[in-house]
Amino acid sequence: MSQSQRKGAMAALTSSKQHEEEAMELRRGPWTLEEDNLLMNYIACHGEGRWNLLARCSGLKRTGKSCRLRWLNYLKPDIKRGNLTPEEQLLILELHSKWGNRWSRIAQHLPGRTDNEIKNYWRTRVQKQARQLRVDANSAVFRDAVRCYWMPRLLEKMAATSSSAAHHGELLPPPPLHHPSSHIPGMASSPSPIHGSSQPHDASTNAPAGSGGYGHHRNNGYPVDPSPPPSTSTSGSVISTPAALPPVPCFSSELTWADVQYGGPYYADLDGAAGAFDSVLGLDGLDLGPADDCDAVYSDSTLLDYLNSTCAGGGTMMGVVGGAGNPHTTSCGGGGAMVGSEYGYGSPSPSSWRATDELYYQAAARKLGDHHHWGGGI
DNA sequence: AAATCCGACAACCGCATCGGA
DNA sequence: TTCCGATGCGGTTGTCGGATT
Repeated sequence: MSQSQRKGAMAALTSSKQHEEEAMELRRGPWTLEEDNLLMNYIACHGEGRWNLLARCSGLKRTGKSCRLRWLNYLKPDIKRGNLTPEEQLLILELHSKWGNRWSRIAQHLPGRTDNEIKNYWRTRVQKQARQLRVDANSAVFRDAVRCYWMPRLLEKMAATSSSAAHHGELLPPPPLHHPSSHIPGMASSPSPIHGSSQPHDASTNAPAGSGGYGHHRNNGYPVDPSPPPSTSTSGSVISTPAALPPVPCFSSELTWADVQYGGPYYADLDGAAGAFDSVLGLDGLDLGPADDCDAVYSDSTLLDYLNSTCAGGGTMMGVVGGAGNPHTTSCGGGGAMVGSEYGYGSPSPSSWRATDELYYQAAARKLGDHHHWGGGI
């Protein structure tokens, strides 16, 4: 081995040792306030990009990747925090049905939301529904279930939200209890952060208010919307056996409590609701391809066929169930399914919200099971 | 009151793609 | 054309706090 070769070998050894040491020093896990400040200050001075350079020059003992992720998913000023609004949830469902797991692409249509957030939402909430229905989350059957059960409920929520803002009649139920923070001054991120709110920023720390990380990243200090998406798993004490289920409510075509509340026939049928998707979402100008035509999708929905066949009114009705009474007691006689909110004058508690959601999806699961014979338990 | 379970989400990892040398 | 570093993307994991037992 020549001297130069030896030198080279030594250099390589030293270099690898240095790399090892660097690797040893690299921090992982939750970010500290100091790290966040370092990152933000560096980006304020030098701008985004060049993440590896940033990692080397900023004094952060993090990889460039880690810095980028922290910035894009948490520190960037226009990141929107808080729970996804029904509008956003609906949009996610719609876009996912078209694009699949293209999270970044979907995120582009939800300003302020990150792909990571959307992905987590899908995995923790949407996929759970699929599990409860015992179908694959990417299956057509599940998409139908989403369209027939979940989307209309989100639409109803959206309508209820806007309606409660416009109506203050004494017949109206109190605001949904799943938006407790809506009454807290300063909680701009809920219930409708989609309308322009951005990450609140704590000037004293130069860190996002309710800062995530620092050992307490849970919820980032932001208000939690206890409203589960349809059928959040609960203790299981609500639903014991199918035999114990009260009739799953269904609307007739008579005047409903929703009509009284909202001043007219309320989502007369699924086709009507489906037709409203695009305009509600502002998707009129967005090319969603074949899936854009919700009516067409609904028209050949197996689940819809089944629902239509089992509802006494001959159609799958949506709306607010119950009215001034027990929301669970309204039935369509045939035990058919219903899509809509259980909000009524009975002012359901959050637990009843959960219970009713459970009912919807238990019913959906049963129907899917009847039709498709999904085997196996969870 | 303690133990356990579970949902939520930040963060990490591996792979793919892009762009410049 | 090839190589290589930077960046982006999607899947997965780790950890926390709240709920339940």
